[in-house]
Amino acid sequence: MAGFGEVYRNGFQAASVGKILERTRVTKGAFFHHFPSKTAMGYAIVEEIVGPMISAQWVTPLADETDPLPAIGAIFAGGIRHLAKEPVNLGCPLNNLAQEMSPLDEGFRVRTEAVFQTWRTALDRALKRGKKAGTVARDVNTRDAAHFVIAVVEGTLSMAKNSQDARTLRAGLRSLERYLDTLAPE
Amino acid sequence: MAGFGEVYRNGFQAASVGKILERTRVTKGAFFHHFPSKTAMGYAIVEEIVGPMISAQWVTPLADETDPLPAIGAIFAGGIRHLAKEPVNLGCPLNNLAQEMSPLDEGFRVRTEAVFQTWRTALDRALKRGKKAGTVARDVNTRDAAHFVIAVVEGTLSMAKNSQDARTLRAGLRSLERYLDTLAPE
Amino acid sequence: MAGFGEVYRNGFQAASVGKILERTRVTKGAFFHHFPSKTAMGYAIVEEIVGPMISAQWVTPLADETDPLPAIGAIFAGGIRHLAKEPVNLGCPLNNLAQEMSPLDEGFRVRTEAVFQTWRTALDRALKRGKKAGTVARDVNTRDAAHFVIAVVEGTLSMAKNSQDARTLRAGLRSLERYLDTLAPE
Amino acid sequence: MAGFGEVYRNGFQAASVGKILERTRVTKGAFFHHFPSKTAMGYAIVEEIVGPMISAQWVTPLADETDPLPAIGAIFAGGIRHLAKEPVNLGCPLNNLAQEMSPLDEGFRVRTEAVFQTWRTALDRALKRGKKAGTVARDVNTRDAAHFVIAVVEGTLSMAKNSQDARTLRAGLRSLERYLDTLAPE
DNA sequence: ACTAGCGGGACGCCCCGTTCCT
DNA sequence: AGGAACGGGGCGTCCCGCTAGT
Repeated sequence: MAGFGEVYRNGFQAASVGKILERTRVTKGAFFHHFPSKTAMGYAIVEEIVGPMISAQWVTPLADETDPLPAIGAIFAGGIRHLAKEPVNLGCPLNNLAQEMSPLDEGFRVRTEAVFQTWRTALDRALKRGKKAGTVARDVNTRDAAHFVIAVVEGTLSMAKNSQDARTLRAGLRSLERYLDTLAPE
Repeated sequence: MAGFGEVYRNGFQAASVGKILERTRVTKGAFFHHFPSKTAMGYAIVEEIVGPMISAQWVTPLADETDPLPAIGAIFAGGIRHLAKEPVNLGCPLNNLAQEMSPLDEGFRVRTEAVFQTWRTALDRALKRGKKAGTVARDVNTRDAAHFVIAVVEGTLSMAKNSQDARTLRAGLRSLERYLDTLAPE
Repeated sequence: MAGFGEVYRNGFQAASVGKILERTRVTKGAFFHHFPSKTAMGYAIVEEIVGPMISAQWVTPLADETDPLPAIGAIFAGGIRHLAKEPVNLGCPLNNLAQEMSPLDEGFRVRTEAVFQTWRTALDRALKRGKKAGTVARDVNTRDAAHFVIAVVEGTLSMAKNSQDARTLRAGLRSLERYLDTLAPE
Repeated sequence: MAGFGEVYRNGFQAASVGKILERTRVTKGAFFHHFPSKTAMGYAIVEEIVGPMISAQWVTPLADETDPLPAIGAIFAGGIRHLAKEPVNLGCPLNNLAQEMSPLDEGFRVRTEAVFQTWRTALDRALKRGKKAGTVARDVNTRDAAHFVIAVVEGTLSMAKNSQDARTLRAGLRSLERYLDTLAPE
């Protein structure tokens, strides 16, 4: 669905169905045959595009990881490199939608929260695996740490979206790595 | 300006001038006499309401602080208690506006960025003061740490806005405190 | 398009889309589906209504005329009779639009000028034909005369619109005929 | 009154009181203290600015003229030279106001008509004087001729305003002179 | 089953001429 | 005389239904 681009650029509410249609050469009849409403399209974007994005970037790579600390840093570093290539930094599509729509529409909140949930679970499990493998310190609260990693990632992306300065991203990466070090054994 | 409430609840674009008018019993004439446009009202909200909020919460309390690590934790804890009282958690007004508007309107980006800047500066100076006073470790990069604290705060508030679960806030506080501990000497 | 009436009566700028809608029982959705803007409707009025009006009155009747001088007088006389029937004299729709809009919008100027151009050309050709047929004097500058006839017609209609006195029209007709006589041979 | 310029450029209805105020550094209080309404200012423009303009250009110079035919041509030629200096040709202020407002507001119609009346009278008297002095043919209907001269002048200015081409003005002048010749004795 | 695109009308922001209070 | 307040109206956009046709 190319409507994703319009929503990513303008936000969900500001993205007009008309604009999406003319960019995609789909007609109104076809659009509203497929989606009962604009909101339904938004839900589909969360479930079929944004959710899979997060899975591909964070869930799959960590699925069997036994040394999660460096892996997490590497994933974030990779995401930063990706973002830095774009002419403007539009932030995280998941968080953008979540921040805009979750107070206004419970359907959005539930669906974005489900994506965050799978993300958190993937981190939690990887950190637990790390504990077993001895790559993560025993006293780490893996649930809190999973929360924290996501908060740091989203917080950093938010700050960088606003500053439009790639140094913000690199400073965030350095600090995340420093934090991850404190989770290592010894 | 009570229009702040409408913007805080719905986002800037979704906040209709008409709704603001009927909630505040201000007439259209009066409104557009004061502000040349809705956008100008948005700028005023950033400069005259949101900016001072951040100053009151983060800049003033840290202005002469020589032991910043516990102070930062206490401010965040205070903010969390404040938020937890509300029936719904609408997140940080500054970050809400910044995330929604900064890619769409450079005027918003510049103004929100200026607020973040004063916030960052306040943290940086407090941490430097801590170094001198021996309450912060010598090897801390205070600039990175200031960035990080703000990213953690905003990331945590974002997550909590989406989960609508007070435990998210408390988990974030615990992790922030754990992180701040790593900045202490020894 | 019945919006023509509203524009003819009030001028283009003063003609409100809302009024046109309620007089024609067309809805806004339908209107703006057809025309991207009020201005586009104005262009359509010039091209599809006013232009054909001038063609029907001046271009077609003169198309094969070999004795143009009495024909021109007769056309003007016919137009005057037509105008005199109306309760108020609103002048020439073409000139009204041209005078109001041409300094404000180049699109209007170009389109009205094109209509004047076809009008002028029709007169010029008819006068040239008259020269060949011996019904128009050899030394007449047909281009200037075509200009002049239109200027007289529009000037007379303007004066009559302002005086709201049918005698103004008849005086104009008499003078035009006297002028046309001076273009005859001998 | 500098509001004249705004009205001349944009038409009366499109000329906003606000714009006039900011161009003239007059305040709203002062404006509405002086004029009960925008319409009253329009009337004042006709009576105090446009009327005197016509008087200065057409009435005074013809007041004692005994050879009016060349004088009329010279006045029009002078007016054309004046107009040709301007970057854009905005037509005749009197006719602009008359055409726009006379169907909408009887007060405008009456006032502009009064100006046309004094203009017509000045021409009529000059032509009568010419008859007595032998500079104008005996059989000329001076009333019709006065009407006609004004119609030609306004028609020509209208055409030139729309074509934005100085040649339109010169062609009009040539034709007017040719017409005036036909009013001479012999 | 799907497409096409006109139609619908509520609402968007803003600008207008004017009044009113100081 | 100053200028804040007034509120109706300006045009245009929005998301979506609907009827017809493929």
